[in-house]
Amino acid sequence: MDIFLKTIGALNDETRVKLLYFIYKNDEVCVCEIEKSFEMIQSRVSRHLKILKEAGFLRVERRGKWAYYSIRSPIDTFRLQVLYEISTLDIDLPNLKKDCVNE
Amino acid sequence: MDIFLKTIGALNDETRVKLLYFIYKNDEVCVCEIEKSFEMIQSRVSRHLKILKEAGFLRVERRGKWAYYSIRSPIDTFRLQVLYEISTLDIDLPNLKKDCVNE
DNA sequence: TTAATATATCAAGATATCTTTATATATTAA
DNA sequence: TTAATATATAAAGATATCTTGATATATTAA
Repeated sequence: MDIFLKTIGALNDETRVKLLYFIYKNDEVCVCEIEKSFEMIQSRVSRHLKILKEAGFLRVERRGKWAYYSIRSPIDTFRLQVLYEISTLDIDLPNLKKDCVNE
Repeated sequence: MDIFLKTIGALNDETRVKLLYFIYKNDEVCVCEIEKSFEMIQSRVSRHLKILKEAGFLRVERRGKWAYYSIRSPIDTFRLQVLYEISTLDIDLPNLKKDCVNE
């Protein structure tokens, strides 16, 4: 029950549903790309990503200064069904802005 | 998105998940049966049932003084998947107490 | 009609969640 | 080592949700 509620709780926020779908569509993005793409402040992005990660939707890989988030793999059937449901919602996402990776 | 969030929001509460599963297992129950079975006050039961109903999980049929709640039929695929997921959670439910229907 | 019962709704306090701001940590560049 | 950059975390106010108690509505019985 606790895991289920954590999963559901992570989905119970429009911002997070959008972030999740954005990552799903863009495969792998770093925090600053999300910041720029969504025009959201960094701490807010970071917090939401953490919640999605702890709910089993995302994984994170650190490479250098950057933290790259992507859909967790393997992912269980229910979370996959949720992702499919989200993909039917006609959400319009911002374009991915990659400008922050320019070293 | 709004409907999705309403659906998710309805699930984002342990009490409601239990009530939903209880109704799923018992087919059709009235408010007072839930009250007695869960030892919850009436206004609380009524509120949660309303939220589950408005989220598309339940239907209600009034017969005399009583309001009988059951799983909405037809139900869409996603909500059915949710019900299946809940059924895997090893929730222990109280027994159905039918004492209130004794006219 | 009046009383009793079942259910729904509202108001108010308690609790949880979200946003922002400030700060901490970690990595890389100089 | 110091500065700059990317990310994470913590604190505090704002907002939303939950619970309870009180009240409203609807149906049936007397």
